[in-house]
Amino acid sequence: MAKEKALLLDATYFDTNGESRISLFVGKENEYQWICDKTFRPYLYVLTGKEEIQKTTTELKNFTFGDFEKFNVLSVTETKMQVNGKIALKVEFKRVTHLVQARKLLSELGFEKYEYDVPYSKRYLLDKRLQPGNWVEFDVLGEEEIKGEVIETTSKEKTFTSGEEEEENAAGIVGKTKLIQNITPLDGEFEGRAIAFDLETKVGKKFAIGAEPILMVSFVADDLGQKHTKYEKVISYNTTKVPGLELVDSEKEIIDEINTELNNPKNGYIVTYNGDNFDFAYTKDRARKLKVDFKVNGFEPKIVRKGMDNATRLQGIQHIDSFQIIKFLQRTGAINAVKLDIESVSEKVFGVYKEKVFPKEITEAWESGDKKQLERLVDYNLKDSQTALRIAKEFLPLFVEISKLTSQTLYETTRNSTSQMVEDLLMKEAHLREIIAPNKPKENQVQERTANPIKGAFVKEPIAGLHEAIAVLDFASLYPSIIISHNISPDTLNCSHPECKEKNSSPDGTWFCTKEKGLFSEILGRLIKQRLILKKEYKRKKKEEGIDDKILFAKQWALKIILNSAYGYLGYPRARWYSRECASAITAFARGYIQETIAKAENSGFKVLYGDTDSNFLQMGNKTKKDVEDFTEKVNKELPEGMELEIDGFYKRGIFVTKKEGGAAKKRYALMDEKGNLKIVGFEYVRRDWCLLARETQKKVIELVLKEGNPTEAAKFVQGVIKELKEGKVAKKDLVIMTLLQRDIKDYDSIGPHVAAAEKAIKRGKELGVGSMLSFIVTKGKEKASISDKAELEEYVEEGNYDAEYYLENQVLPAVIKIMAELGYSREDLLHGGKQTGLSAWS
DNA sequence: TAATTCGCTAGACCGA
DNA sequence: TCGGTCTAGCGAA
Repeated sequence: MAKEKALLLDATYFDTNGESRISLFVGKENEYQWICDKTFRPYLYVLTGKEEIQKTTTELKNFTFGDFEKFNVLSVTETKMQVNGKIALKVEFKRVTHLVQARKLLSELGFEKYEYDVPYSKRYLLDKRLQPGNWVEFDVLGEEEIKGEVIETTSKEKTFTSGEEEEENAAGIVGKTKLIQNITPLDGEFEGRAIAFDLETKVGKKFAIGAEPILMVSFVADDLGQKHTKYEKVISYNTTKVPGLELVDSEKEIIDEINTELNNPKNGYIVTYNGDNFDFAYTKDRARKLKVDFKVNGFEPKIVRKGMDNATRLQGIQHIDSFQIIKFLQRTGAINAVKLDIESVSEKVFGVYKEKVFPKEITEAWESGDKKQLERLVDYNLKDSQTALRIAKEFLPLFVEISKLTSQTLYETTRNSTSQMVEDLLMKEAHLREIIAPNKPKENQVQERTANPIKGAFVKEPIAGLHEAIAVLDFASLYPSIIISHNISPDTLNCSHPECKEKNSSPDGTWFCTKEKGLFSEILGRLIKQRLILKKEYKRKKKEEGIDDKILFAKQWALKIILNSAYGYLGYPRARWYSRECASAITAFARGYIQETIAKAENSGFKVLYGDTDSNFLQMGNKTKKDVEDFTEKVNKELPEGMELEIDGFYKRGIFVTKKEGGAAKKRYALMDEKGNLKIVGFEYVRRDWCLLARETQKKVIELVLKEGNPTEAAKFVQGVIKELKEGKVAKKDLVIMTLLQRDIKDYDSIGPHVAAAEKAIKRGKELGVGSMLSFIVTKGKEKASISDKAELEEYVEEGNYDAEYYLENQVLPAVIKIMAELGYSREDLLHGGKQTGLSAWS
């Protein structure tokens, strides 16, 4: 038996000789192979009473399953695990299809079953704690001939091209595979060749996948490890030869090139930008129409439903869709972009301007063969692939770390939700501790949980007005630290010890064990400690060695994502480990801590201006920074271990405003730090559904007020804006209001301006749907027309056609009036420049 | 198949 | 035409 090491890329299974076998795609130094582990069977758990273990075992063993093909279970084993005092029996099957058929029948027979819906290859990765994207070590037993069909790793997946369902892929790997066993995770360096590709296609009357020919394709390859082996290529046909462009004879040959490039045996990863929905489906469809094969690594790319989206899965080789990466970063707040097209992302993430070439221009350039236009198109096509690859290169280290934590492939982690990541981690840790995972909730349970929301954070109403010298304190990782300090976990909830109830009760009335660590709290405790060490080391390296260690950064970042999602997961109705009591206790503790801190601050002579969830805004008055530090230290001494109040910063000035309905507005304020940097929170300035004119005017006003202390100048500035507005001089781009179409047009009860604009655009033939970002303008329109009547998508509006009255009354004025009001300026003062006061008015 | 709740504001909608 | 209520979107934490 020989030991081998390799980088693990994929886990799937093949049915060979009537049994399902785990197959892993592994490699090193850009050479890959499939290895097969025959020692691991699909399984589920069935519960039985302590007295009936033998009886149930025999019953299960003797039962004949199957509609057509009859089969028995492979084995039934008693485990040490229990659920509600019942014993879990591990039931193994020969094939995945057997498990799928049997689990239906088991329910009908009245058995309680667990972990019956964990996909086989996922199960394998979790149980073995393997880390795709990292290395593995295994024993090689020998080689075996395989004659198998591939079955997807999840049972619900269906293949289709342009919406039509196809037969299940019957392709297989035929040949020899290494048989292995005793696989274990191993630390090693992330490596591998990645190739990005991007298609340019012809536009027809109506867009549909595969409707028109592919016109051009670009490839960019590079090594994700240390080596740099850059390779670039752009190919077209039936057009002019320009620098950087290779010509072939036909579209068919384009597909040949795609086949050749994607099947370079050195490829470990194929990168696209929205290849999940476009490039693969398109190539697949064109290949079918042209009657040529399109396979990657021996298999047709498989388009599967993943949530509300499509995903394109390849066998072995990892398809990394950089668009999915970007969407994940947007969801977790790492980036905040209005549009997620590759041009905006290039600008936002890398600060690199990328020119957009529109579909019509693409077709035109190709058809005309105009050299200038074509060169522009070649450059555009190439940059698409370059940018997609750059995104993958930049962020894959993060997903490799997530893959290590959750034991999922990069294909999965780059597409998973944070709740899925938390759940994968919990499944893995639960298995290690011999804990059976709770079942996924049934739809009625989800409904019930949803209908019963958890009380959240405490927000203190601010004191409106302009304030000087503000100290902002906040709790470090408040929710995770509460989980850890109070040992909050579904398995420590309301334990039987009276002293735990005495010592560790939440303000909510629930209590948590103080004697044994819970699943949640233990894992989170470990993660938070690791993160602290990693952060420290990252900072040290940066400071002492001048090295920006991206791997260290990615490691702590992955932990941060998981830590921050833990509370949300507990309150997520679809979670296996959903716990209303736990989530509720966390927020109850949090409300308690923040309110206590506010009270302590007031007792120490601070005026508390505001507080939200985990933060505290103190007016310093006569107090010094040292006083704030002393106060923080005092609070920390009284906090349980693991919790910490930190000083976020000191601010020279800040403003809170009154609401329209009276009272001070929460979640909106502006601060200026000691260096003069502004922090604008919640105001229109940070909201994309306000036009740029209103937002920029507001920013300028805040600047003049906070920095210069000059409301007179601010008023003058606003008057200038109003003048331009009334004179019709404001550019279209400053008046665009952006809103996301969150549902299908027909599902709206209330037709707001953006929906009305979308409706009109659809009538003109524009394709819009859920997820479309709408940019609209309120045009002059007819008198007495509603705002919706006057709303039109930007692209249909001429420069200068805008409703000045609307933009004055509903955009610019509302954005600044509340701020100016705090300085004693009325609407009239603003419009006509009446008041001439300086700082004296408010100081 | 989607992490949570709190909060603000606009504009449609609807009945008096 | 007015004012209250509801729908919708987005941001803070």
